[in-house]
Amino acid sequence: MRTELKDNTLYIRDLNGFNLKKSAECGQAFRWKACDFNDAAGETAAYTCVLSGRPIRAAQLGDGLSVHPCKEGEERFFINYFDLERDYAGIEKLIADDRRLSVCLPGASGIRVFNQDPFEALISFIISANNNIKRISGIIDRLCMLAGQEIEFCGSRMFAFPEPASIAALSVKQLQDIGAGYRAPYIIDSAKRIADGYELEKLRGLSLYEARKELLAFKGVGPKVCDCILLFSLGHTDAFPIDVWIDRAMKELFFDSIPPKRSEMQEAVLSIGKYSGIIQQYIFYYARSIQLGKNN
DNA sequence: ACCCAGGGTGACG
DNA sequence: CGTCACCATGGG
Repeated sequence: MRTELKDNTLYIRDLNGFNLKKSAECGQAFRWKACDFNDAAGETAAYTCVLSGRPIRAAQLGDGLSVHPCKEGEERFFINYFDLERDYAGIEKLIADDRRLSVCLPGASGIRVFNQDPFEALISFIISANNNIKRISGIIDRLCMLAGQEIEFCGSRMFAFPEPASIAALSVKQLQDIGAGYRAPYIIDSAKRIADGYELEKLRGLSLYEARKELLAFKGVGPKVCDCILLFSLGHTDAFPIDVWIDRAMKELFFDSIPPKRSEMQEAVLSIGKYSGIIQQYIFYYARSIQLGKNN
């Protein structure tokens, strides 16, 4: 990895096949929007987002990345967000060398698991329950317009993800009006707990077991949503969210399409190792890319 | 009309 | 401990 800061733009090169499009659209984060890219400048894709209140534009440059704007001292934030210091070549070798998982690699290679803001992840994945990615994105966009701070960026208006107190102050009806449905009370209740001072960050240092126990006490957070939050925002690389896609994929890849017992599934996940959560994202991408279960 | 989507809750055995 | 009806919403 080589980094260079020039004209308020951060260039990060030599990223072992990093793929921005796959990472931004794979369903781990819901706020990245594709935008125009400059192919004359070598860009092959570009997206905008607001990260912890900062509006940014990221573009794919070869197997590298540009991020704008980035001021001096902010490099670490972005390197951490995109998880660029992790050995993904090593993780992809683990997948390639595993008979059960290697089928996932050709399509999913290049995915990175982003390190998102924990509160945004908490609310976003409460919304994700029994929902689809397109609609989840829409609800979150409307939530940001409703309660987030407006930010001017390159001539378009963007919105920060709302502060905990701002969501806590919303009414159930306001959330239902943006499409949150029956999850509205859960969203408000969880936002209130954070606004009242609960520190999600402390879960970063706990064991997976203890961190799960804490998060499961939030209304609207069950086993799957819990593991999404821990994996996507709190550094628990072995948190392994099992949704309908992963359930079908694991059944096919590990159990020859014979439904396993819960304990057998648990054992299979453990066998993947300490990066099982990151590898889960490759499995998820595979399952969705072939629409596993839809036509067989 | 029915089924599905990055499921969770609460009730009941 | 496990199962299961129910929960809003929009798209296929």
